[in-house]
Amino acid sequence: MPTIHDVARLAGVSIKTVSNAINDYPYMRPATKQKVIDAIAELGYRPNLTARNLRSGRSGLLSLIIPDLRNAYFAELADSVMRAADAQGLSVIIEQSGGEKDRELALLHSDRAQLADGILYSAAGLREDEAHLLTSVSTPIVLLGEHILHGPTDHVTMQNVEGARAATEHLISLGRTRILALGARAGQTDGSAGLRLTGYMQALDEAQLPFDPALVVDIVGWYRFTGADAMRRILASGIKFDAMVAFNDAIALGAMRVMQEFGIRVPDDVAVVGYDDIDEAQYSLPTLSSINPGRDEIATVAIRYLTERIASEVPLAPRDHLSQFELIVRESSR
Amino acid sequence: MPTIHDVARLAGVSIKTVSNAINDYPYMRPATKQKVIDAIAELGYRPNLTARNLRSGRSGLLSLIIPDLRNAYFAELADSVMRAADAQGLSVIIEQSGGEKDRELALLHSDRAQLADGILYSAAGLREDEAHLLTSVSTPIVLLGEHILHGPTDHVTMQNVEGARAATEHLISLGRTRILALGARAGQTDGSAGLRLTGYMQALDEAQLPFDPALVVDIVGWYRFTGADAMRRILASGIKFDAMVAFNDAIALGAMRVMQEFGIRVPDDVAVVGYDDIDEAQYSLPTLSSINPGRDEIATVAIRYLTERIASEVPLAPRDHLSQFELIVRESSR
DNA sequence: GCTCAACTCTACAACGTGGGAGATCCCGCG
DNA sequence: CGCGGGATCTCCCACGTTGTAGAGTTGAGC
Repeated sequence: MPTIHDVARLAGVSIKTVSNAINDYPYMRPATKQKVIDAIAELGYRPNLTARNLRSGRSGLLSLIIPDLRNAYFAELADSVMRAADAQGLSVIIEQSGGEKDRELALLHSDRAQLADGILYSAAGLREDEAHLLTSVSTPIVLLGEHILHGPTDHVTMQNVEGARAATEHLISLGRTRILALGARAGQTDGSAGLRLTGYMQALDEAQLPFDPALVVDIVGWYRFTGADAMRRILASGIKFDAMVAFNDAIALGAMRVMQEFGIRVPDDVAVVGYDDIDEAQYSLPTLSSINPGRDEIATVAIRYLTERIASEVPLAPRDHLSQFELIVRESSR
Repeated sequence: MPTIHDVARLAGVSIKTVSNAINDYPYMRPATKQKVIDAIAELGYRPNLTARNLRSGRSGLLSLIIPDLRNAYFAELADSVMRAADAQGLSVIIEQSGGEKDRELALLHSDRAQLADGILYSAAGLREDEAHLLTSVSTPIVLLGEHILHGPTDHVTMQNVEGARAATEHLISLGRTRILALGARAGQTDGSAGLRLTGYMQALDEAQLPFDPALVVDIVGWYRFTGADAMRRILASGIKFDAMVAFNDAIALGAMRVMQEFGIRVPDDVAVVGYDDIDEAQYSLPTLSSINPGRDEIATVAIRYLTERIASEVPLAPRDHLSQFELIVRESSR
């Protein structure tokens, strides 16, 4: 690997002149610059980023901490984040926490995380009341998702209450009255589950529909199989319902599958709306109505907040951003 | 951020002694080491990885170049790779190429890629006859997937021919005789499509079943919607078939969805086997039989090859590794 | 022809760490 | 008591880059 010294020697100039040429320093004779350029080409020289990073104190790397890439929502979020980062010339190191608090904290404090200029942190294990643990991290952080709403730093997320309300209103507008809320979490009022439940209840209230606690189904872990399991329990219990708001697409798909096993028709017998609008919602049978939470907007704003934090000399006050959502109506609720 | 100098000053020793303490240099008095440890704790010192990287010439970063994270196969591959890397204390920078040749090459030669100690390269755009372009990259590379089989470096992949043959044999064993091969690519004999087609044909041969070219369906781009589109064309054409080997799970799921729209029962009318065994195969309706290609093994071996290449003083001869596959029989072919 | 500012380039230092070589100390042994 | 050798620690420097300061050059204006 040739270094800047080799280029300087070949071009017959000082290393600083080579550096100047690379960095478009204005006060250079064109002839000198050309000599440097030629030497760079001849040697195939490329600047050593590590050295540059050491000098500048920046690495151009962001760390994205998410629970699990196999979860389609996070894979698509990662995709959005990487595209937004790429547009800024930044690279992304993805770290999987498995949603475990200990591992999340370990990742935040790991030597590896410290290599990144900033951290996009989609907390799953850490709770609101543990948010103060974040202040001990000197690397700028932007929070994604719901688990920490009022942390010591910026927070970018989706309109959970409004999205769930829109989904529920949509089902009500179809004339449905007994609407399952699939994916609640006992006692949780913040977090995605709690917020979406709030939206669900707001919609019922508005429409003056009675709230039946039996229609609210707790699920720990939003995966296809937990959705399927929950639906089996519901059907076994004999509860009647004519619609379902699922708090993410995975459990909606799992539950739909079980309903179909039991001969329940979607949307005729039960209309279904999911949440997240993952790619698969377009290809399930029937295609799944869903709330598109505005992932690209979340990613873009999060990266902007984070780069601003990185660049800022002074501590910034925490900011909040809620992305635009959109109800996508497909076959499952038509 | 305290540096090693601050620690040295506080502990009353030289910076090298601090360095020695951190790196478990054996010849130290326990008392000295303790002083250093105390000082580190008091200051909250953490070694600067960038400086360490510059000094050592290693970054502990690997670059994983894949077409698209939104594709479940690659998301799950990335997951496996990150776990395998994590076990070695390495971080992974994921770069999405979109499957475009120009972007793939740009990524290989980008300054950012140069930050990584090694590259895991899942080529999609680059062809076999362009493999020589890889030799101009000085960073160690390990190839994943089929697009370049005999490149200038290690290659880790799955047993495509054998897997597709096993899938086809399984369908034949169910008494099926007119088996669609969904996902071929005209004229391609290498690449996943070509290899899997070869396995399909071998199984037919062995069973002395006739080969009907009409049953081989080309698909460009293996997504749910291309699988769905292809199936619509097939049904429109009136070709008769009683089974289907799809060359990945996404097109299998897309095609199944269309079959069900048309009232074709899976597996009664048409038995289906996919390829890749993505998570979703366990949750579709019906659940999808598939070939588990051994992703974890691919990831582990690829990381091992790559770290060996990185550590090696001398150029290594290209190696090949084929992972173990497994036929997973589920409802779609039972 | 002189002055001054702008232009062009260079030497040096510094970012934070770890390798190498050497200085000092201590202990056992003859 | 002197010596050899291991134990322990320090000094110096290099990794490759860029910021700072300044030296030397050029040219416009008078």
